[in-house]
Formats: sequence, C-alpha cells, structure tokens
Amino acid sequence: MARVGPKAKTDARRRLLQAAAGHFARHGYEAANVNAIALEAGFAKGTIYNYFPSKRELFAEVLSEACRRAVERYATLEHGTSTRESLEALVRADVAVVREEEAFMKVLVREAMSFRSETYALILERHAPFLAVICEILERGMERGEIRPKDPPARLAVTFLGLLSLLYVQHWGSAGVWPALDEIPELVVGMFLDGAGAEKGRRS
Amino acid sequence: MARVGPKAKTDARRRLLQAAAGHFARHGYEAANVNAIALEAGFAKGTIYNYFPSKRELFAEVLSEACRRAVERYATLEHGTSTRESLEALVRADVAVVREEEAFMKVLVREAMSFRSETYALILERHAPFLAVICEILERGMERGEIRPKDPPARLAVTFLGLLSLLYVQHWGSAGVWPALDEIPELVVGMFLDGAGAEKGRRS
Amino acid sequence: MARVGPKAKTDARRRLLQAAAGHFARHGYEAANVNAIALEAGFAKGTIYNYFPSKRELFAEVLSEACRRAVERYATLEHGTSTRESLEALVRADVAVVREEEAFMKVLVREAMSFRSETYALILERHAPFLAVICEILERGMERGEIRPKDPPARLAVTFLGLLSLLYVQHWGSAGVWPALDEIPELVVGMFLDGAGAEKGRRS
Amino acid sequence: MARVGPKAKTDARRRLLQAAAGHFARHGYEAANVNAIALEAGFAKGTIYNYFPSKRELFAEVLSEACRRAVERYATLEHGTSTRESLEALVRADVAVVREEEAFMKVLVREAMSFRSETYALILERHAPFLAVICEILERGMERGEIRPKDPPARLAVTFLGLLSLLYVQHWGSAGVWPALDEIPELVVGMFLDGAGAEKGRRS
DNA sequence: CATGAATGAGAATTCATTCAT
DNA sequence: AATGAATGAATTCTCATTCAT
Repeated sequence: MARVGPKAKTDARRRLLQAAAGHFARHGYEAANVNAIALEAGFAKGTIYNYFPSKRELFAEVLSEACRRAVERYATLEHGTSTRESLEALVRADVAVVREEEAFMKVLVREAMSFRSETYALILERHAPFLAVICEILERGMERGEIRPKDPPARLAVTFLGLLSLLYVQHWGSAGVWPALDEIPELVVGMFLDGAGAEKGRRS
Repeated sequence: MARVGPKAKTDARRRLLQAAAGHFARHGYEAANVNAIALEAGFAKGTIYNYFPSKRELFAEVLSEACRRAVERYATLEHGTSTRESLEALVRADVAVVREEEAFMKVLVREAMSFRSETYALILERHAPFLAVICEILERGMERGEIRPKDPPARLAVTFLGLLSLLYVQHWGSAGVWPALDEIPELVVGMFLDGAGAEKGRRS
Repeated sequence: MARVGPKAKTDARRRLLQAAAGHFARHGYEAANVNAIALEAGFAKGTIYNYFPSKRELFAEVLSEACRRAVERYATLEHGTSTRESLEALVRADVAVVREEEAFMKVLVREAMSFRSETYALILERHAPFLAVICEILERGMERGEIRPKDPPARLAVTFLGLLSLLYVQHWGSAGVWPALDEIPELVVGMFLDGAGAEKGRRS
Repeated sequence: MARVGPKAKTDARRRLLQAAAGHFARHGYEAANVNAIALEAGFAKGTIYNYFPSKRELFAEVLSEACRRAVERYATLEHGTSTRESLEALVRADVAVVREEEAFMKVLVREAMSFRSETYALILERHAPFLAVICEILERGMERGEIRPKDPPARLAVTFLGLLSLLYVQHWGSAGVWPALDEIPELVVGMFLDGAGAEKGRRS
C-alpha cells in the first residue's frame, strides 16, 4: 500500500516499537529476534527495516522511547510539602508509568542493570531529567535539614534511582509476589530515608 | 578407567569453568561463544562437550559454581560485636570474593538482575546459606534493638543482598569510578542501616 | 490521454535512463539498486516501474540506448584521405562520444568485456553500423594497398573495436592515468596499423 | 569428521577454490552465491566459512590462486631465438594454462576487464612476474632492433597482455567460434608486432 | 579423552516488485 | 502517472553441536 498518510506511518512505527519493547523485555537484546518482532507487530519481516535500519538502532529507539515516556510524566509533578512526600509522589508517578508501559520499563531497567558501560552511560544521560527532579527534591531536603548533607545530592539521586530499580527487579523477579507495585513507593522511600536501623542504634 | 586420573579431569573442568566465567562475564550468555571458551581454556573446540552437554548447561554450571564460591566463605565468618560491625565484616568478605572471582561474580549479579523468574528463584535458593547468615545477624540485631522490627528479617536480608548487588552494578557500570570496591562495605551498610534521612532527634 | 503529454513522458524516461546509466556504470548490474536509480532521477521508488517492467529490462534498455548513442554519430562522419586518417577521425568521434556519454559507454564496454555470449552477440549486432563504417574504411584501405589483405575486413573491424575498448578499459582501470582519452586515437590506430615490431626493410 | 590430516584439509580447500573459480567465472562476483559454491564443492553451506572468512576473501583467494597458476608456468619457459618466437612460446604456454584452468583464467580476465581500479591494480601487481617475462623479451627485442623503441617496454608489455586478454574475451564471447584457442598465439603476436597495415603504408 | 572438520538451523539484512491510494 | 509502504524471497554469515579419527 502507499499514500497512507503520515498518521498511518507513525502508527506503524508505534506498533513496531511497542512490539519491540515487549520482545526485548522478554528476551533481552541478544536473544531478541527482529523477524519475530515484526511478525508480532503484524508486519512481514522485511517491513521493520523500513522504519529502523538495524537491530541495534531499533533497540536504541526503544530505549530512548522508554526514557522519554518515563521522563515526561515528571514535568507535571506536584511537589509535596516534605522530602518524604515529594519522593513518594515521584515514585507513585513512576510506578504508574511502569504499570502502563511495563514492556518499555522492563527494557530500561534490565539494561540499566546489565552494567555495560556504554548503555549505563546512555541511560544515565537519558535519565538526566528524572535525576534532576530527584536532585532538586534532595537539595531542598538538605536545606530543610531533612537529608543528611554527608553525600552529594547527585550521587544520592543515582542511589535512589538504583534502589527503585532494584525493587522493580525484585517485583518482576518474584513474578509480582513481593514487592507488589503498590508497596514500592513507601518501601523505597522508607528504605532510602530511614534505613533499617533503629534510632537508638544510630552511629552518632 | 581412562589414562587421566580424576584429578586431571577435575582440573580440566575447572579450567573450562573459569574460562567460561570470564567469557560469560564479558559477553553475556547469548553473545558468548562456546568454541571461544574452549579455546580460551586451552582446549580444542569439541573438547568442552566432554564436560558439559550444552551451552545452557555450561552456563548453569558456571552459575552454580559462582553461588558455591560466593557462599562457602561465609561459613567461617567471625561475627562482630554489633550489627553494623557484623554486616560490614560480611560485606568485606564478599568484596574479597568479588575481587578474587570477579568473573563468576559478574555472571552471578548480572543474572540476578535480569529478573527472569527461573534464574531469580534459583539464585535465591543457592544463596540460601548466605541469606541465612544475614538473617541471623539481623535477628540478633533485632533482639539487641539495633534493627527495627518492622519488617521480617528474611525480607530484609533479601533487600540487603539486593543493595549490595546494586552497588556492584554501579561499580562495574561506571567502570570502577564509583563506588570503588573498598568503599562498598561502609556504603552499603550505611545505606541499609541509616538511610539518607536526618530525622529530628535521631542524630544524638 | 493523460495529464502529461508524450513529451513529458519521454523526458521522464530519458531522465531515468540517464540515472540508470550512471548508476550501472558505478556499481555494475548486480550491485545496482533500482530504488536508488529512481531516486537519483528525481522520482519515487515505484515510479520507475511505470517505464520499465523490471531491473533486467531497464538494463537492456540502457544497453540499447548506449549502442544507439555510440552508433548514431558515425553516420555523419567525414572520411579522411588515408586509412590512417579515416580511422583516427572515427576514433576521435568515438572518444568525443565517450566523453559526453561516459556513463552509457562504461556500461557498454564493461558488458562487452564480460564475454557472456548473449550480450556479446547482442552488442556486436547493435554495433553493426559502426562495424560497417570500419569495414568500409578497411576495404578501401585494402584497395589502396594500405591494409594487408591477409584477414577478412569484418574480422579486422571486430579486432579494431576490441582494441579500442581495451584502451578504454585501461583508461578507466588506471583512473585516467594512462592512456588519457586524448591519446587514444593515435594510440589505437598506431597499434592497429603498425604494431610494435620494427621489421627489417619496413622503416624507410 | 576430524583428524583427517593436513592432506584432507588442503584437498577440501582445493575443491572449494576450484568450485568457486567455476562459479565466479559463470556468474561474476556480485551474482555469485556462496552457498551454491559450497554445495558445488560437495560441502554443506557452512563449511566454506571454515576455509574462507567471507565472500570477498574467497574471491580474493581465487584471484590470487589464478595469478599464481598463470605465473608459475613461465618460470620454466624456454626462450626462442627471435622476439616473435619467444612471444609465441609464451602465449602458447598461457593458452595451455587457460585450457587446463579455464575457470580461474576466466575470473582473472573478467576481473581485469571490469576496470575497477582496486582489482585492476591488484591484478597488475599479481601479474608482475608475467609482465617481467614479457618485458625482458621486449627489451632484448629492442636491443636486436626487432622492436621499435618508441614506447617504454613496461607499457608495451601491458598492452601485449591486454591484447591477449582481448582475444580470450572474443574467444569466450563467441562461444569458441573465433578465435579458437589454437589460433591465439599467432594472432596476438602478429597483431602486436605487425599490425594490420601494409608495409609500404607505414608512417615513416 | 582430545581433536577439529563438517553440519545445518537460524538470524540479520537487502531489495526487486506490487499495489492501494 | 506518481507515490512509497509492504512484502518475502534470497543471501551472507554465525555457531552450537556431532562424530570420525
């Protein structure tokens, strides 16, 4: 067919990206099969190459799209009154994204956890807006005396993001048993702010 | 039975496993090349099939071996006087293992972080002895009032292990920049026990 | 009939043929890309199939057109007074064609030199007018005693054409270094008439 | 199978090269099919990659082998008493090679005639020994006054080789009709030394 | 046991061609 | 007529696995 208009073309691209995200989430990059992705998207195998020049490029697009989707939510985020509330609101928003775009988010987390320097750097870079939001919250928290000023906020933000990813990993790895998605906001923020130690045991 | 005693056979197997660990750590499972592993171990291509029936089986053996190596150290571990000291001693021991068996540990962590239910469960199961040690420390910490009794110790132990893995991921993903292996024990225990918050009245 | 007159249609066809000639000259038949040809001609991918039913047919048309262009010049050719002058005039005209229609001529020569019986015969047949001109010159040369009557003129003409093609091949193969196009007329005629030998008694 | 000894391995390589030569001679480089070559050599398709890392490399090997075979004959060549006899002896030897190794020689000539600068240079380089033999004959001919000293011997040698190739092209292009292989030595040397002009017509 | 040549299923990618618009 | 999205056959190349020696 031809002359389907930019709408249809964009739509086809979306379908392909969606299928690719699901497939990459299930199999990982190396084990993924480009033909299968095209088929799963309802196209013949060659068609996908009208949209993405190679498997690697397709994967990069999925990753970018995942980052884009994850990040664009945080623009509209309301800040809570305390650090704890702000962080929980942020994580609730993230969990909502994960619920809706599970495939994309799985790819993202899996790749972030694969510690290949190249993709690790890429993902950090693409996450910059998200990290910036976290940073801002933490900085305000430090000003208010709610966050210990021991570590630089940027590093704390990376740790917070890692902790969040870790809980997703445990969620998916346990097939949803523990933690449930709903528990994650409180869990991750509690863990991050309070740790597991009792107050009196704290290192002075 | 054969011209080589069981000692030689065991030795060949060990060399193959070691080479396989290094190779899997560098390339991941899918991109790994069985022939290359055999060659790197100093054998010809076919020989590896005298010891492992398939690539998947070889990988499983590497994983098991990694678990075994990771775990066997903790049997002899001295317990510190406080929860913090005990945990730090444990992590220092783990870091020592990671330093010596980096290839095996990379495979292990990567696989643990890939949230495929099967391997995730397998790894948890194989880590049972390690988790038991952590559990014990935490339980004693609870008795002493050093650990908040909010969460069950088993779950806390899994989280602790996850946190530790997360720091390894960040270490390898940043190509060793941050955190350095030496920093990890204090970092992970600090994070786990104290969190990042500076709540009122906590700090004495 | 249609919105474009036959003139426009012919023009489109010409553009396509020209682009195809250039592309085939650069890449050869097998490595040529029909889509790229259409694009280079300023059309979209599918359009070329409104003019040529297949890649092979397109190539055949380019070949025919090349023959046509190569041959049509010689109709108006002035004959020199001697065999040597006549042949040199002919080759100068041919070199002029090659200069102007380099793409078509490259395709033609490459195909002629690929010794596939079918195309070889086809090209000879299409070159009949050209060969006829050469033949006529040679026959007159024989009458005048300027050409040895040992070989039949038709065969000599084919050899002459081959020699000319050979020099083009060397020209293009050496990236224009040797021989230069300008040198070719004297070179080919000198080679053809005189050879490289300096037999006794010949040189006056 | 394994452990077939270097003999079998060399033999397999030879079979593959032979099949490749035939295939490339029939189809040319681009249209050639590596699977088909392996099959024609009596192997499964993957096997050929145990011997040659890529299609291009296989082709280069065929070309090298063709050059090698063509050249090694001339080492043992007897020189005739005159330039004409020496050249005819050389060409007779070359024709003998062509007869025995037709596939390799076709590839060689086809490629030499495709005026791609890269292969053109390669072939000239590989033909250096052959060209050296021709050069030597021509230089002695010049000393004896049998060759006009107008052009440098190296350039004459290239032309001679081109002329010879041209006749092969006409032989194969005409499906063996004209010239026959047997006629080529006398034809090419006659053409090269004497040209087609009558003596009295010679440019003084 | 060790070897390494042979195998063939499978994957990525290309591109001539079709055809609905 | 022009367009360009879709198609799927075909091709190159990889590599886990087998097995004769």
